[in-house]
Amino acid sequence: MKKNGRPVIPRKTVYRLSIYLRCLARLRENGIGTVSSEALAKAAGVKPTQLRKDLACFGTFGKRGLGYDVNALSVKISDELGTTSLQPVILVGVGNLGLALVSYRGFEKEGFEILAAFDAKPGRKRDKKIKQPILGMDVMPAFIREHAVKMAILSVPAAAAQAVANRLIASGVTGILNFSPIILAVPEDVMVNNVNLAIELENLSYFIHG
Amino acid sequence: MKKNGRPVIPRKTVYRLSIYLRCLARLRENGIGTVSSEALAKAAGVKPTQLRKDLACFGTFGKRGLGYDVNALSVKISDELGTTSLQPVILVGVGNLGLALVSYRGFEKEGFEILAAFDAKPGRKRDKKIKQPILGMDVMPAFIREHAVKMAILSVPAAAAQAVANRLIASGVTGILNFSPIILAVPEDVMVNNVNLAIELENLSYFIHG
DNA sequence: GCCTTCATGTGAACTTTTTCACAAACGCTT
DNA sequence: AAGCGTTTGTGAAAAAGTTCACATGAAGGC
Repeated sequence: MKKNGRPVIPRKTVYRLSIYLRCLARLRENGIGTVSSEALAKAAGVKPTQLRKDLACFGTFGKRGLGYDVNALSVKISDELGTTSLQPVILVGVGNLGLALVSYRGFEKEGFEILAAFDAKPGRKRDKKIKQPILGMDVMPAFIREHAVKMAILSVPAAAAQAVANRLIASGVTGILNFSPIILAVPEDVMVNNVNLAIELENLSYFIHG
Repeated sequence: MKKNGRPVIPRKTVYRLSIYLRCLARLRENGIGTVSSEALAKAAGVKPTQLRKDLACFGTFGKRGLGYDVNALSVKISDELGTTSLQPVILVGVGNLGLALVSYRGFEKEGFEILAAFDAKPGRKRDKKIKQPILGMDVMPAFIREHAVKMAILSVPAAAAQAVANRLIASGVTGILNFSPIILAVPEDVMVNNVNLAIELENLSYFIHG
């Protein structure tokens, strides 16, 4: 379970850790100081044993017969996920969806800051509504290097996605949150998370109609 | 692999079928009539054997030594997923994100039509920009029943999410695409797909730094 | 008509992920 | 300080998902 000193945490577990973190935050807001694996698991939509297994990947924090300290566990998970510091992110492709994402307050609350947005046609009227600058694609590589940006949100049309991804990667980006409806071909040291809303709906549709 | 006549397709496979469908559509646009599992798998970002296993869930369509007919396979997958007819959907919660989703052209291209949007405070200025009506929450149950809506996109603030979900379910909705950052408690005949953008970013962040 | 080449379909092996079952530990009460 | 109820941590079992290996079928050349 370990590799050169650091524990190896499975991808799915990392995903769930993020969920636990949000549940813990809500518990804390409600002034709850201690929580059992059963209660937390229920809030996160998983089974208690799974929650415990997930936590076991990187330590033991609970008190038997009592449960987990909400604050301590939050800190430990945050620490493990590396969400303690604000992460710089850029967004490429300011269409309908891109504009919404830039405006979305959800990111900054969770430790991410969209520094700037880039578009093939910057300087349209919609630019005024948001606090971030909307810049042209030509200055993107320099910006990425200057601000040491490692992550990008990609919301350009399908036809442009691969080319833009290539430029991002060449400039030093190693993580892409991809909203365009194609699978990007990338080197293996680059990670892509795909979000495709139409597919999510299609998925729902299949299982509810059976 | 079968259950009362219909084949049982694993959740992950259904997800990938949606991806294959989009890859096939692109091949067709490029005038390609036949494709091998190797080529299609590469476009979809999976291994050829997995593609073949996925297809094997509901039939055999390929010609050995040749590959798959792009059109025929598209039709078969569409058929299986039930994406041949336009599906009515509603959206609840017209904030930043909700507004963008309503405007998003991606859905209608893929077989979904957002009939209407609902918000606790309808009739604000932004309403004019979109073609769908933005209605009050009070008329939502009647609308759902009248149009036989089975799916809803939920983009309300966290604090309201569970209550709104309950109302949706009570009115007949059985599939929810949930953008709010909490796990909904629902009856087991209701399906929820969660999309949490902050978690996706956090996930990326872990793997590119860790 | 036969042989070669290619690519599918699939049972078996393997890997990953989830769930189970239960011992060990903690706090509280008596 | 000993017993009791509770809840964690974890090895083992089960389930789910992926990959392998190869037999089988199809098309085209000789």
